[in-house]
Amino acid sequence: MPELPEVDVTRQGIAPYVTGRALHGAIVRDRRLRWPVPHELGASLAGRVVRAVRRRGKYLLFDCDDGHLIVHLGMSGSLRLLPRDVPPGKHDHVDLVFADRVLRLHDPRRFGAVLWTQQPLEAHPLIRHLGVEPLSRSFNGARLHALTQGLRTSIKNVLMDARRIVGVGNIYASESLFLAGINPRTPARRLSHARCARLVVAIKHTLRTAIRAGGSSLRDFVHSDGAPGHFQLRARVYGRAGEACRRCEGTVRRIVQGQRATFYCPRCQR
DNA sequence: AAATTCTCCTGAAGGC
DNA sequence: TGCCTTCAGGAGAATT
Repeated sequence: MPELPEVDVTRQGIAPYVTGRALHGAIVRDRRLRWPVPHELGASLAGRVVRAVRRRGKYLLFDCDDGHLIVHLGMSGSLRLLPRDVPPGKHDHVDLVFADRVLRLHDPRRFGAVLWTQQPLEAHPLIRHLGVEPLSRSFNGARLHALTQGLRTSIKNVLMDARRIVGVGNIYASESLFLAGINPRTPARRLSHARCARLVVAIKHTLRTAIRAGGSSLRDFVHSDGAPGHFQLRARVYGRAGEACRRCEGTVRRIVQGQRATFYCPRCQR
């Protein structure tokens, strides 16, 4: 499931090929993604040069001269760069066509999105409300502390709220809270400045480690016909309910917060 | 405003 | 083997 690291590794993988190249169009085999893929996508993209590929939260942004292609991988999406003559398989819904390759979106669950906009991105409804980038300089202890002020909801839910902090998905939220030794149920407003600072360090470390792990498996991205990223990241708590904590004598617990599974060690995380 | 619930979808896993 | 049911999750939309 693509979280920030997977999206960023994808971006790194495709950027060397895509940057500076002209799109020839798009092939849409199934428009039914999270929002319908525009009928005129191919016509909108034809002839446009991709100047840069950026990431904002979990959105991939292809900057063209007078517009932006917005791609989201949803829950199960992946992008692969393939020779143009590779036949599409099941769930290969959209191809972004370049001169000698296609960028192919594979997304079984169809929670992803492919949109074209000529609006300034800072005004776009999907981008406008996004919160702070967790790997940015401005995401520090003071910023997180300010962000949690007055919030009665749990810190786990705050980490998952893209209007406040982007990109930290369910897995990395649990992992980061474990690293920081913070109980995921702690009301956000109860976190001290020191604990916020500790949590910020844990989040950055968790995300950077995952990006590094994914990046190393993607050296061959352009020629790969496998899904991107074999993240070697070994989960400390995620998915380990009932198993032994790796740090103490405790047992990892699973709870549900905001209809999402959370894993933590009650002994290590207070 | 903040918080919670609902919703989209398919594949995997578990039960019988 | 096969047919259920349940669960997983990103995040906008709807509701409380």
